[in-house]
Amino acid sequence: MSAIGFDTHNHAACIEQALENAHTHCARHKLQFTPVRRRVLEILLQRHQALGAYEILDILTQEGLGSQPPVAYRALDFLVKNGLAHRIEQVNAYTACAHPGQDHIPAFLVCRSCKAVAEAETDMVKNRLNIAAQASGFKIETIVVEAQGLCPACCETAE
Amino acid sequence: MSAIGFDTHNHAACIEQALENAHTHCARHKLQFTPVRRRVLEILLQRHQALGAYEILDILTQEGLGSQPPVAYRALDFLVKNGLAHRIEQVNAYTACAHPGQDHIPAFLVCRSCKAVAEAETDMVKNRLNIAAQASGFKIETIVVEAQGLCPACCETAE
DNA sequence: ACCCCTTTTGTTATGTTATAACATTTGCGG
DNA sequence: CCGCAAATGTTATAACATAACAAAAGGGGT
Repeated sequence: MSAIGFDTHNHAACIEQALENAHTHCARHKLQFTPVRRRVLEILLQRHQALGAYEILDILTQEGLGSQPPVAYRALDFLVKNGLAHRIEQVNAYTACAHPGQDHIPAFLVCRSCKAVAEAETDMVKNRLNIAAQASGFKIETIVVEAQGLCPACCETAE
Repeated sequence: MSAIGFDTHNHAACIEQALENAHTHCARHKLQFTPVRRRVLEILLQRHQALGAYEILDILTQEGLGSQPPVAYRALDFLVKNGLAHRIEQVNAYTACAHPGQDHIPAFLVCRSCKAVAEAETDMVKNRLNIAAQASGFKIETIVVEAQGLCPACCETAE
Protein backbone atom coordinates (compact mmCIF):
# COMPACT_ATOMS: atom_id res chain seq x y z
CA MET A 1 0.00 0.00 0.00
CA SER A 2 1.61 3.27 -1.03
CA ALA A 3 0.19 6.73 -1.45
CA ILE A 4 0.73 8.94 -4.41
CA GLY A 5 -0.71 12.34 -4.93
CA PHE A 6 1.20 14.60 -2.58
CA ASP A 7 4.44 14.37 -4.47
CA THR A 8 5.43 16.74 -7.25
CA HIS A 9 5.60 15.66 -10.83
CA ASN A 10 5.43 16.84 -14.43
CA HIS A 11 1.79 17.66 -14.37
CA ALA A 12 1.24 18.52 -18.03
CA ALA A 13 2.80 15.26 -19.12
CA CYS A 14 0.90 13.35 -16.48
CA ILE A 15 -2.40 14.74 -17.72
CA GLU A 16 -1.51 14.15 -21.35
CA GLN A 17 -0.63 10.58 -20.59
CA ALA A 18 -3.79 9.95 -18.60
CA LEU A 19 -6.01 11.39 -21.32
CA GLU A 20 -4.21 9.26 -23.88
CA ASN A 21 -4.71 6.17 -21.73
CA ALA A 22 -8.37 6.98 -21.29
CA HIS A 23 -8.74 7.43 -25.03
CA THR A 24 -7.27 4.03 -25.83
CA HIS A 25 -9.18 2.41 -22.98
CA CYS A 26 -12.43 3.70 -24.43
CA ALA A 27 -11.50 2.69 -27.95
CA ARG A 28 -10.72 -0.80 -26.78
CA HIS A 29 -14.03 -1.13 -24.98
CA LYS A 30 -16.07 0.58 -27.70
CA LEU A 31 -16.91 3.48 -25.44
CA GLN A 32 -17.36 6.98 -26.76
CA PHE A 33 -14.78 9.35 -25.32
CA THR A 34 -16.82 12.43 -26.17
CA PRO A 35 -15.70 16.05 -25.75
CA VAL A 36 -17.65 16.56 -22.52
CA ARG A 37 -16.35 13.36 -21.00
CA ARG A 38 -12.82 14.13 -22.07
CA ARG A 39 -12.99 17.65 -20.75
CA VAL A 40 -14.41 16.56 -17.38
CA LEU A 41 -11.63 14.02 -16.98
CA GLU A 42 -9.12 16.70 -17.92
CA ILE A 43 -10.54 19.04 -15.29
CA LEU A 44 -10.27 16.35 -12.66
CA LEU A 45 -6.72 15.60 -13.70
CA GLN A 46 -5.64 19.22 -13.68
CA ARG A 47 -6.47 19.56 -10.04
CA HIS A 48 -5.37 16.53 -7.99
CA GLN A 49 -8.34 17.41 -5.93
CA ALA A 50 -11.90 16.46 -5.11
CA LEU A 51 -14.30 18.55 -7.19
CA GLY A 52 -18.05 18.76 -6.74
CA ALA A 53 -20.34 18.15 -9.67
CA TYR A 54 -21.47 21.77 -9.64
CA GLU A 55 -17.91 23.09 -9.66
CA ILE A 56 -17.29 21.03 -12.75
CA LEU A 57 -20.55 22.18 -14.24
CA ASP A 58 -19.52 25.81 -13.71
CA ILE A 59 -16.38 25.23 -15.74
CA LEU A 60 -18.26 23.40 -18.49
CA THR A 61 -20.79 26.20 -18.64
CA GLN A 62 -18.09 28.85 -19.04
CA GLU A 63 -16.76 26.82 -21.95
CA GLY A 64 -20.12 26.25 -23.58
CA LEU A 65 -20.00 22.50 -23.06
CA GLY A 66 -23.21 22.25 -21.08
CA SER A 67 -25.24 24.21 -18.63
CA GLN A 68 -27.51 21.84 -16.73
CA PRO A 69 -26.67 19.46 -13.87
CA PRO A 70 -27.32 16.27 -15.83
CA VAL A 71 -24.50 17.15 -18.20
CA ALA A 72 -21.95 17.06 -15.41
CA TYR A 73 -23.49 14.11 -13.61
CA ARG A 74 -23.68 12.02 -16.77
CA ALA A 75 -20.07 12.63 -17.64
CA LEU A 76 -19.00 11.86 -14.07
CA ASP A 77 -21.12 8.72 -13.97
CA PHE A 78 -19.50 7.56 -17.17
CA LEU A 79 -15.99 8.16 -15.83
CA VAL A 80 -16.73 6.47 -12.52
CA LYS A 81 -18.46 3.52 -14.11
CA ASN A 82 -15.51 2.93 -16.38
CA GLY A 83 -12.86 3.31 -13.73
CA LEU A 84 -11.46 6.62 -14.95
CA ALA A 85 -12.60 8.57 -11.90
CA HIS A 86 -13.77 7.94 -8.36
CA ARG A 87 -16.45 9.45 -6.21
CA ILE A 88 -15.38 10.55 -2.73
CA GLU A 89 -18.42 9.83 -0.61
CA GLN A 90 -17.39 11.82 2.42
CA VAL A 91 -17.39 15.08 0.50
CA ASN A 92 -19.79 14.42 -2.38
CA ALA A 93 -17.03 15.05 -4.87
CA TYR A 94 -15.05 13.41 -7.63
CA THR A 95 -11.41 12.83 -8.46
CA ALA A 96 -9.52 11.31 -11.37
CA CYS A 97 -8.38 7.73 -10.90
CA ALA A 98 -4.67 7.39 -10.30
CA HIS A 99 -4.50 3.78 -11.49
CA PRO A 100 -6.98 3.43 -14.32
CA GLY A 101 -7.47 0.02 -15.81
CA GLN A 102 -6.25 -1.86 -12.77
CA ASP A 103 -9.58 -2.97 -11.30
CA HIS A 104 -8.50 -2.04 -7.81
CA ILE A 105 -10.23 -1.02 -4.61
CA PRO A 106 -8.82 2.35 -3.78
CA ALA A 107 -8.34 4.05 -0.43
CA PHE A 108 -8.31 7.83 -0.39
CA LEU A 109 -6.56 10.37 1.76
CA VAL A 110 -8.63 13.54 1.46
CA CYS A 111 -7.45 16.88 2.82
CA ARG A 112 -10.32 18.64 4.54
CA SER A 113 -8.69 21.99 3.96
CA CYS A 114 -7.64 22.04 0.30
CA LYS A 115 -9.52 18.93 -0.91
CA ALA A 116 -6.34 17.40 -2.27
CA VAL A 117 -6.76 13.67 -2.80
CA ALA A 118 -4.18 10.89 -2.70
CA GLU A 119 -5.01 7.37 -3.74
CA ALA A 120 -3.60 4.34 -1.94
CA GLU A 121 -4.11 0.58 -2.28
CA THR A 122 -6.19 -1.66 -0.07
CA ASP A 123 -5.74 -5.32 -0.77
CA MET A 124 -5.75 -6.04 2.94
CA VAL A 125 -8.99 -4.24 3.51
CA LYS A 126 -10.75 -6.19 0.86
CA ASN A 127 -9.57 -9.47 2.26
CA ARG A 128 -10.48 -8.57 5.79
CA LEU A 129 -13.91 -7.32 4.89
CA ASN A 130 -14.58 -10.35 2.76
CA ILE A 131 -13.77 -12.61 5.65
CA ALA A 132 -16.20 -10.78 7.89
CA ALA A 133 -18.80 -10.68 5.15
CA GLN A 134 -18.57 -14.35 4.28
CA ALA A 135 -18.92 -15.30 7.92
CA SER A 136 -22.34 -13.69 8.00
CA GLY A 137 -23.40 -14.49 4.43
CA PHE A 138 -23.18 -10.93 3.17
CA LYS A 139 -22.29 -10.49 -0.50
CA ILE A 140 -20.06 -7.45 -1.01
CA GLU A 141 -20.42 -5.49 -4.23
CA THR A 142 -18.61 -2.22 -3.57
CA ILE A 143 -16.13 -1.07 -0.94
CA VAL A 144 -15.40 2.49 0.12
CA VAL A 145 -12.30 3.40 2.11
CA GLU A 146 -11.69 7.05 2.77
CA ALA A 147 -9.58 8.91 5.30
CA GLN A 148 -10.01 12.59 5.91
CA GLY A 149 -7.45 14.87 7.52
CA LEU A 150 -4.78 17.37 6.63
CA CYS A 151 -2.32 17.02 3.77
CA PRO A 152 1.35 17.88 4.31
CA ALA A 153 0.95 21.38 2.90
CA CYS A 154 -2.11 22.22 4.98
CA CYS A 155 -0.68 20.71 8.20
CA GLU A 156 1.59 23.74 8.37
CA THR A 157 -0.81 26.47 7.41
CA ALA A 158 -4.31 25.42 8.41
CA GLU A 159 -5.93 25.54 11.85
CA MET B 1 -12.76 -8.61 12.83
CA SER B 2 -16.22 -10.04 13.21
CA ALA B 3 -19.57 -8.86 11.94
CA ILE B 4 -22.66 -8.51 14.02
CA GLY B 5 -26.01 -7.32 12.89
CA PHE B 6 -27.37 -10.10 10.75
CA ASP B 7 -27.90 -12.44 13.64
CA THR B 8 -31.09 -12.64 15.63
CA HIS B 9 -31.31 -11.51 19.20
CA ASN B 10 -33.63 -10.26 21.91
CA HIS B 11 -34.29 -6.93 20.35
CA ALA B 12 -36.31 -5.27 23.07
CA ALA B 13 -33.66 -6.05 25.65
CA CYS B 14 -30.90 -5.00 23.28
CA ILE B 15 -32.53 -1.62 22.80
CA GLU B 16 -33.23 -1.17 26.49
CA GLN B 17 -29.64 -1.93 27.28
CA ALA B 18 -28.29 0.41 24.64
CA LEU B 19 -30.47 3.29 25.80
CA GLU B 20 -29.41 2.66 29.35
CA ASN B 21 -25.75 2.68 28.31
CA ALA B 22 -26.25 5.89 26.37
CA HIS B 23 -27.90 7.46 29.38
CA THR B 24 -25.03 6.67 31.71
CA HIS B 25 -22.48 7.62 29.08
CA CYS B 26 -24.10 11.04 28.77
CA ALA B 27 -24.36 11.48 32.51
CA ARG B 28 -20.71 10.66 32.90
CA HIS B 29 -19.69 13.17 30.27
CA LYS B 30 -22.14 15.85 31.38
CA LEU B 31 -24.07 15.61 28.15
CA GLN B 32 -27.81 16.16 28.02
CA PHE B 33 -29.62 13.04 26.87
CA THR B 34 -32.74 14.96 25.92
CA PRO B 35 -36.05 13.46 24.74
CA VAL B 36 -35.37 14.14 21.08
CA ARG B 37 -31.89 12.69 21.25
CA ARG B 38 -33.10 9.68 23.18
CA ARG B 39 -35.96 9.07 20.78
CA VAL B 40 -33.74 9.36 17.70
CA LEU B 41 -31.31 6.85 19.14
CA GLU B 42 -34.22 4.58 19.97
CA ILE B 43 -35.51 4.83 16.42
CA LEU B 44 -32.09 3.92 15.07
CA LEU B 45 -31.85 0.99 17.47
CA GLN B 46 -35.29 -0.33 16.65
CA ARG B 47 -34.35 -0.83 13.04
CA HIS B 48 -30.85 -2.30 12.62
CA GLN B 49 -30.89 -0.29 9.50
CA ALA B 50 -29.59 2.87 7.85
CA LEU B 51 -32.19 5.62 8.14
CA GLY B 52 -32.11 8.97 6.39
CA ALA B 53 -32.47 12.17 8.36
CA TYR B 54 -35.82 12.89 6.77
CA GLU B 55 -37.17 9.45 7.57
CA ILE B 56 -36.32 10.09 11.19
CA LEU B 57 -37.80 13.56 10.98
CA ASP B 58 -41.07 12.07 9.71
CA ILE B 59 -41.31 9.88 12.77
CA LEU B 60 -40.44 12.73 15.11
CA THR B 61 -43.05 14.89 13.44
CA GLN B 62 -45.75 12.27 13.88
CA GLU B 63 -44.89 12.20 17.56
CA GLY B 64 -44.78 15.94 17.98
CA LEU B 65 -41.08 16.00 18.81
CA GLY B 66 -40.08 18.33 16.02
CA SER B 67 -41.04 19.25 12.54
CA GLN B 68 -38.10 20.94 10.84
CA PRO B 69 -34.90 19.41 9.41
CA PRO B 70 -32.53 20.95 11.95
CA VAL B 71 -34.27 19.05 14.73
CA ALA B 72 -33.31 15.72 13.19
CA TYR B 73 -29.87 16.83 12.04
CA ARG B 74 -28.96 18.26 15.42
CA ALA B 75 -29.93 15.11 17.25
CA LEU B 76 -28.06 12.97 14.73
CA ASP B 77 -24.99 15.19 14.94
CA PHE B 78 -25.03 14.85 18.68
CA LEU B 79 -25.27 11.08 18.53
CA VAL B 80 -22.54 10.79 15.93
CA LYS B 81 -20.22 13.21 17.67
CA ASN B 82 -20.53 11.28 20.89
CA GLY B 83 -20.09 7.85 19.37
CA LEU B 84 -23.67 6.67 19.84
CA ALA B 85 -24.43 6.52 16.14
CA HIS B 86 -22.62 6.48 12.83
CA ARG B 87 -23.23 8.14 9.52
CA ILE B 88 -23.14 5.85 6.48
CA GLU B 89 -21.65 8.06 3.80
CA GLN B 90 -22.53 5.88 0.85
CA VAL B 91 -26.23 6.24 1.47
CA ASN B 92 -26.50 9.52 3.38
CA ALA B 93 -28.03 7.73 6.30
CA TYR B 94 -27.47 6.95 9.94
CA THR B 95 -27.33 3.88 12.14
CA ALA B 96 -26.93 3.21 15.85
CA CYS B 97 -23.45 2.31 16.99
CA ALA B 98 -23.06 -1.36 17.87
CA HIS B 99 -20.07 -0.78 20.17
CA PRO B 100 -20.61 2.53 21.90
CA GLY B 101 -17.88 3.80 24.15
CA GLN B 102 -15.12 1.78 22.53
CA ASP B 103 -13.48 4.50 20.43
CA HIS B 104 -13.22 2.22 17.44
CA ILE B 105 -13.02 2.67 13.70
CA PRO B 106 -15.98 0.79 12.34
CA ALA B 107 -16.46 -0.93 9.01
CA PHE B 108 -19.99 -1.32 7.74
CA LEU B 109 -21.72 -3.91 5.62
CA VAL B 110 -24.72 -2.15 4.13
CA CYS B 111 -27.45 -4.02 2.27
CA ARG B 112 -28.45 -2.04 -0.80
CA SER B 113 -31.85 -3.69 -0.82
CA CYS B 114 -33.15 -3.46 2.76
CA LYS B 115 -30.57 -1.01 4.16
CA ALA B 116 -29.68 -3.39 6.96
CA VAL B 117 -26.34 -2.49 8.50
CA ALA B 118 -23.79 -4.69 10.21
CA GLU B 119 -20.80 -3.26 11.98
CA ALA B 120 -17.39 -4.91 11.88
CA GLU B 121 -13.96 -3.99 13.23
CA THR B 122 -11.04 -2.59 11.31
CA ASP B 123 -7.84 -2.40 13.30
CA MET B 124 -5.89 -3.56 10.27
CA VAL B 125 -7.28 -0.86 8.07
CA LYS B 126 -6.34 1.85 10.45
CA ASN B 127 -2.80 0.58 10.70
CA ARG B 128 -2.41 0.19 6.97
CA LEU B 129 -3.80 3.59 6.19
CA ASN B 130 -1.68 5.21 8.84
CA ILE B 131 1.43 3.70 7.30
CA ALA B 132 0.53 5.08 3.90
CA ALA B 133 -0.43 8.41 5.41
CA GLN B 134 2.70 8.83 7.46
CA ALA B 135 4.85 8.06 4.47
CA SER B 136 3.48 11.10 2.70
CA GLY B 137 3.03 13.33 5.75
CA PHE B 138 -0.75 13.19 5.75
CA LYS B 139 -2.46 13.53 9.13
CA ILE B 140 -5.55 11.31 9.34
CA GLU B 141 -8.47 12.52 11.42
CA THR B 142 -11.36 10.29 10.35
CA ILE B 143 -11.61 7.00 8.50
CA VAL B 144 -14.61 5.63 6.64
CA VAL B 145 -14.86 1.99 5.65
CA GLU B 146 -18.10 0.88 4.05
CA ALA B 147 -19.05 -2.12 1.95
CA GLN B 148 -22.30 -2.25 0.07
CA GLY B 149 -23.96 -5.38 -1.22
CA LEU B 150 -26.69 -7.83 -0.34
CA CYS B 151 -27.39 -9.14 3.14
CA PRO B 152 -28.13 -12.86 3.64
CA ALA B 153 -31.89 -12.33 3.63
CA CYS B 154 -31.90 -10.23 0.45
CA CYS B 155 -29.44 -12.51 -1.37
CA GLU B 156 -32.29 -14.96 -1.74
CA THR B 157 -35.12 -12.66 -2.64
CA ALA B 158 -33.68 -9.62 -4.39
CA GLU B 159 -32.51 -9.30 -7.97
C1' DA C 1 -24.67 6.83 -49.31
C1' DC C 2 -28.52 5.87 -46.57
C1' DC C 3 -31.32 3.95 -42.99
C1' DC C 4 -32.08 2.41 -38.46
C1' DC C 5 -31.11 1.75 -33.95
C1' DT C 6 -28.45 2.97 -29.94
C1' DT C 7 -26.07 6.27 -27.39
C1' DT C 8 -25.38 10.81 -26.10
C1' DT C 9 -26.78 15.45 -25.26
C1' DG C 10 -30.14 19.34 -24.28
C1' DT C 11 -33.60 20.96 -21.28
C1' DT C 12 -37.23 21.43 -17.87
C1' DA C 13 -38.66 20.37 -13.72
C1' DT C 14 -38.35 18.51 -9.36
C1' DG C 15 -36.68 15.57 -5.61
C1' DT C 16 -33.42 14.89 -1.80
C1' DT C 17 -30.08 16.13 1.59
C1' DA C 18 -28.19 19.71 4.56
C1' DT C 19 -27.24 24.13 6.91
C1' DA C 20 -27.24 29.29 8.01
C1' DA C 21 -29.21 32.43 10.96
C1' DC C 22 -31.77 34.10 14.57
C1' DA C 23 -35.49 33.97 18.17
C1' DT C 24 -36.98 31.44 22.18
C1' DT C 25 -36.80 28.21 25.79
C1' DT C 26 -34.64 25.12 28.94
C1' DG C 27 -31.14 23.39 32.18
C1' DC C 28 -27.72 24.03 35.43
C1' DG C 29 -24.08 26.26 38.38
C1' DG C 30 -23.28 29.87 41.40
C1' DC D 1 -33.29 33.02 41.61
C1' DC D 2 -30.10 35.03 38.46
C1' DG D 3 -27.36 34.55 34.46
C1' DC D 4 -24.92 31.99 31.16
C1' DA D 5 -24.59 28.06 28.18
C1' DA D 6 -26.89 24.61 25.78
C1' DA D 7 -30.80 23.05 23.30
C1' DT D 8 -34.90 23.77 20.54
C1' DG D 9 -38.18 26.16 17.32
C1' DT D 10 -38.62 28.29 12.94
C1' DT D 11 -37.80 30.41 8.49
C1' DA D 12 -35.41 30.38 4.64
C1' DT D 13 -32.23 28.74 1.45
C1' DA D 14 -28.10 26.23 -0.08
C1' DA D 15 -26.06 22.11 -2.02
C1' DC D 16 -26.47 17.79 -4.20
C1' DA D 17 -28.89 14.70 -7.43
C1' DT D 18 -32.15 12.59 -10.80
C1' DA D 19 -36.66 11.70 -13.55
C1' DA D 20 -38.44 12.28 -17.87
C1' DC D 21 -38.67 13.39 -22.50
C1' DA D 22 -37.13 15.72 -26.84
C1' DA D 23 -33.43 16.33 -30.12
C1' DA D 24 -29.15 15.19 -32.20
C1' DA D 25 -25.10 12.49 -33.16
C1' DG D 26 -22.56 8.02 -33.83
C1' DG D 27 -21.78 3.91 -36.09
C1' DG D 28 -22.97 -0.68 -38.13
C1' DG D 29 -25.26 -3.08 -41.96
C1' DT D 30 -26.72 -3.12 -46.58
